[in-house]
Order: sequence, then structure tokens, then C-alpha cells
Amino acid sequence: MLAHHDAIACVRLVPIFQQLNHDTISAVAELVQERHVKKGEFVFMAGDHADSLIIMAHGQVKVIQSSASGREQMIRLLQTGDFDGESVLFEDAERQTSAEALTDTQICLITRQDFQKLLTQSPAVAINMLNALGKRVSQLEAQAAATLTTSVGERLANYLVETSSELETDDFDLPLQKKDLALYLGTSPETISRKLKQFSTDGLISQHGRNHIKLTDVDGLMMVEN
Amino acid sequence: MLAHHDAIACVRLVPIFQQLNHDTISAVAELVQERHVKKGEFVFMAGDHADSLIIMAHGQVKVIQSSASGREQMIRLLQTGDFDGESVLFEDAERQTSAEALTDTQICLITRQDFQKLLTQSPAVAINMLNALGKRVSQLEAQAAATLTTSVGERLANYLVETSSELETDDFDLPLQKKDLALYLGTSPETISRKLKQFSTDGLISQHGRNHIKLTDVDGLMMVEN
DNA sequence: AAATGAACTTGATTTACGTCAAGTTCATTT
DNA sequence: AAATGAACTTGACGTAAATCAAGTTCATTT
Repeated sequence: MLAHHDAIACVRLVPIFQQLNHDTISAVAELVQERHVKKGEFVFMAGDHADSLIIMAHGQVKVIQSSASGREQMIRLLQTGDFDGESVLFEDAERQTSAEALTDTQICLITRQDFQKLLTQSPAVAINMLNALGKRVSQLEAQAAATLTTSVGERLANYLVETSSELETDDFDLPLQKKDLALYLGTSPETISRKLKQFSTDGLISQHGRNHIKLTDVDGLMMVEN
Repeated sequence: MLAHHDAIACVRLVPIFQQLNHDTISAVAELVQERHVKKGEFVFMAGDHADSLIIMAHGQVKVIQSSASGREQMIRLLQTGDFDGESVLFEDAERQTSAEALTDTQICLITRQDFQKLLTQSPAVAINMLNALGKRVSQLEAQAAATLTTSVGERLANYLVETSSELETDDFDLPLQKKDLALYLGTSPETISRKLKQFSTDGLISQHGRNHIKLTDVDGLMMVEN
């Protein structure tokens, strides 16, 4: 168990708990469980009973879905402030996805029961959550439209730019395999390899090795059209 | 202006106002504006000031986005119970999209101010809204994954099956142009034409003319793989 | 330090689907 | 009812990117 002030510090990191008064933050801190997950460990696995909302306090987590045919698909990369398990709010079900920590990670856990209680007690939290979900919907809609209308090169460039902008540190070092990146962007590892090589040739990125991409010209990447 | 009991009837149709007590429903009905929109008319247009959440009480509405290059893209087909404008919750902006009624349509309107007030007063509404948004997120995530991994034929078949299941009436008669369908599914009208012809040959649909597709073998459509 | 295998690169080949083009059908207007 | 034009169909062709295949690099294990 945590010291209370540690829990408060964790809660403060989370966007949906921002701009609350002190009493509410204390109340939230009472309900939140903090957990550390080391690089390579799983935050949760498919089949687990899904009874908690998970909020990223720090780190990077890869959410993957294993299809019936045994193939893995990366669904999402969780960064600080993101949350996962909104379906927990309305469904008592098993997790469909697994989540693996790519870096040492700190998360906040809150159970469905506690979260629902919190929502009824604190309208401010509900509104923050609605805002967050609304933004996620907008983002997904934009992404869906982009997926349908743009080339692999554009999508990759966009992804790199977006992900780097969400990152806390300056030196962009994406701990993802090309395989994951490929499946996330709806392409193949071979194509990722070729496109990154091309970006490298064009001077947009300085290097890309195993789990490592270093950006040099973000503005240039933003203009990639093929 | 509406008679109060008409407003209540309208409110009852809307999923996010379900399972509320009578007092709350009355309160909601006070805030809601009802509007009828005839086939072919616009519910809203890009550039309008976006200050209301729109909830579909009855009918079908096509949401389109006109890109800078002048091309139109269908973003979404709104059916009964769907709502649009969740971004209204957190942004005071102009509408980016236009919405055209494909059938005679009945909608509920509620302003941002009123809705935010409602949220703070009635946690039940907030939770319903969170559920609805959570479901929409899940749906969009599933759609994004499908878009990336499936062929046009599969996507089209899936879309027909899903849309028909959401429809109230039995006889499926989709009032969409092939152009819209094409842009929504990320393909071209020509390809839609060819795929529908193939479905027709395979006995999965009985006919498809201008704004008209009639399904015969939904189970068969669900199995389409190419 | 050698060995093993996963991750990655690079090239050759194939294919689904977009684009262009030339009709045809159908609804609306006059 | 004739005329106009948008929606649609069908065929021919081109291309981005998937797939297949054969190496090469690198990290982990022994």
C-alpha cells in the first residue's frame, strides 16, 4: 500500500483528475491503486477479468490483440495520461487485449464500482472523463479518415510526428518493433523497413535500428506525401 | 414550441436519457428542442456555430466532410439513437462537417450550456453519456482495426450487415449513393459497383439500383472473405 | 566467445484496387 | 414526351504495396 501523498502525486499526473479541488483529489487518491510494471511485464492479459480502469501515470504500454488465427495486432500505444478500459464502465467482461510495458511504467488503477461512485459524487470528474472520451472519439474519427485516404508513407510519417509530440523527452526513441508498427499502421514490416530507409535517405530521420528511431526533421516529416 | 408531452416522448426515444426517473426526464424535456428535418434538407452545415448536441430521435442523416480540395467524404451515417457533436462539450468552435437528412428526420437539440448544467445535476445522464461514448470508442477501434486488415469486399459486406441490423424496418433499403458508400469505405464508386455485382451474382443481395440495396442472405454476407 | 534464433533488410514477383475512359440508365426539368 | 445531366456500369491499364524468398544483423543464451 502507498503513502497517501504518493497517491495524490500519482493522481495529479492524470488529465481526467485535473482541475479538481483538494477534497476531491484526496477522495480520488483514496480509491486509486498505484502499480509499477517493469519493462517487458504485462499490465493485463487477454482473459483477465476486466474490472478496473487503467490510467497511465508514466511510461509506455503496447496494447495488442491476438486474433483467433494466432496473429497479433497492436491496437494502441498508451502514453502518459492515456487510459484504457473505458468499456469497463458498461460491461462486466473479460479483457480482449493484452498490454505489455515497453518501458518501466507507473499506472493508476480504479475499480468500476469505485469509479462509478466517484462519477455520481463528483460531476467534475464525469465532465473531465466526457471531455477525454470526446477527444478520443474525434481522434479516432480523424484517424479512420486518414487511414482510408492516405498512403503508408504518409501514415508512418504522421504517426512518428504525433507520437513524438506526445512524448515527454526530447530524444525520440520509440521502443517498438517494426512488426508492431507495421500491424498498427496496417502494413507489413518489409514496407516499414523500406519507408524508413527512404526517410533516412531524405534526411528526415537520422537512424533506425532495432526498437530505435531518431527524428531529425519533424517539419520535413510533416510534409511527406508519399 | 412543443407541447410538453411531445418533448417527453422525444426524450424517451433517446438512449442516453433512458432509465431516468420522471423528474429528471421532465427536466431534460424542458431543455430539449425538437426539430423536424425533411429529406434532402441539412441538419447543420460546415461553418455553423457548433453550440448544440444533436440526438437522432428518428430517421437517417449523412454526415459529410468537405476537404480543402473540394472533395466530399462521408464520415458517418447517423441512425436513430445516435448523437453527434460530442466535441461541442469541450470546444467552442465551428462545425467541420455538414449533415444532410436522407429521410424525413426528427432530432433533439440541446445546447452546451444546458447539457453541462444537466450533467452536473444528474449523474445518471453523465453515466449514460459515458457509456454511449465508451461504446462509440470501442466501435471506432474495431472499425479502425478492420479497415487496416480487410479487403474492400469484406468491409462492404460488414457494413451492409451492421447497418441492416441497426435499421428499424425489415426491408433494407439504404438511401445512399454509391459515391458516398465508396468514400465512407475508403474505396471508389467503380469498385463498389463491381463488388455489389459480385454479391448479386453470388446470391447475397437481390438487387442494387440507385440508392437501393436489398439483402437476401445476411449470413452469407457475414462470411464474405474477398 | 561461440551458437542460436528473432528481427530486420533487400530484391523479385504478384495482385487488389485506383484511375481513366467510354458508354448506359434513370430521374428531373422544360 | 423530349431533353438534359447526374448516377451508374463496364472495360482497359497502371501502380502501391502485399507476399514470397533469401540473405544479414544483432541480442540473448550456453
